[in-house]
Amino acid sequence: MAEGRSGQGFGGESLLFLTDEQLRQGIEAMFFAYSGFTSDPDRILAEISYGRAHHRAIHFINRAPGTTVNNLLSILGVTKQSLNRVLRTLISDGLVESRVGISDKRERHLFLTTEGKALEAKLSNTQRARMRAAYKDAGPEAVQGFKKVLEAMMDADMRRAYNNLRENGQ
Amino acid sequence: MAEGRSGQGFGGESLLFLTDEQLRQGIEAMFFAYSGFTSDPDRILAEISYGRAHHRAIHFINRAPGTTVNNLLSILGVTKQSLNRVLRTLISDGLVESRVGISDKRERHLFLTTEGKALEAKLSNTQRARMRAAYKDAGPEAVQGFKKVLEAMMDADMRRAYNNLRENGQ
DNA sequence: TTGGAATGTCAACAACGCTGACATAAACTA
DNA sequence: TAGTTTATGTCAGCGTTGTTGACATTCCAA
Repeated sequence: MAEGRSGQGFGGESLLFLTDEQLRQGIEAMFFAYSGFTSDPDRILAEISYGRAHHRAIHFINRAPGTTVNNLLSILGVTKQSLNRVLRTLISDGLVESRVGISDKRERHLFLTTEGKALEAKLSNTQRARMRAAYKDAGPEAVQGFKKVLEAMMDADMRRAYNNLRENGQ
Repeated sequence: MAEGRSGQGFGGESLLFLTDEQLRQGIEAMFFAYSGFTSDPDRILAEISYGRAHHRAIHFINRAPGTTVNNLLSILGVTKQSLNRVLRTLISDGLVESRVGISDKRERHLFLTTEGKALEAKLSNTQRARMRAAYKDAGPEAVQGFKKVLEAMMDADMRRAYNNLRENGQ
């Protein structure tokens, strides 16, 4: 079923000749690459009994210091209960500080402590090293294509979050 | 720490000017894209109380019918206990068939049943549709770069598995 | 002042990683 | 042939991280 070509028609807007086999290669490439992508941080996290959820929280708090819990929820796409459990451990371990909002005291603004920043740096250094090596192997043009396809693969709300971060970053 | 440039030197082998900010964008793109990449299958799987582990097993059994448990283990990179739990449910639900090996009767060779193939098709159709749309949005040159960077991001053993599958697949 | 938004907490559950221990059958080896 | 290793399965237990549901608190806003 659904063998062979399954891309756009000939007279159409695309020059791509997309067989199911080619698409499947892309799917498998995503799977294997994501394994590699997370393996270095995973090793570090396992040593201190943390998981990927801790890494993600630390990453985005570092990315946007003072972000609210609700904002973080929409970026991570998990439930508040799930995030709350992770934040509680990070706060009690002294890696994250939670400050009550000034204009709206219901909100909690999140910051990394010095210790939190140290872990963030340790984690992102390994991940950047892998990304840098991959970029170098693949070359500059490949990197453009890489980002283009990834952005097109995101859900609409995730793409919005991604682009917000890109604008606010740097 | 580690601010600004952190790429290759000037006189070096690379023309890439890689700031930490650019690398972080790539990292975040991977995270958001992988969310989208898994979201369609996740919805289908949730309806039948399955998870990603079931999907992965089904995918690779379909990819290489008759594969052994050990071979599947090395592809998936999990423990036999973890895979065994998933396989047991798939077998008892009638989606996977396990046949004792002929030359080596210790081995179990895995196959999808008709029902298993139906679920595989349902899952991969949604994922291929997203991949096809992303490829179309990004364009043909982008797809080459996408695959090139992903391959460079894999661990060595995963890259070997990936290329084995590429060779054996059509 | 009442309703709703933001947050936190408690409880329970499921998926899916992990380790350790043990059983079995087949295959290799000395 | 006897002993070891390999491949697989099973059971038990644990930890992370996702989920829902229920409920309390605080505070803004109509």
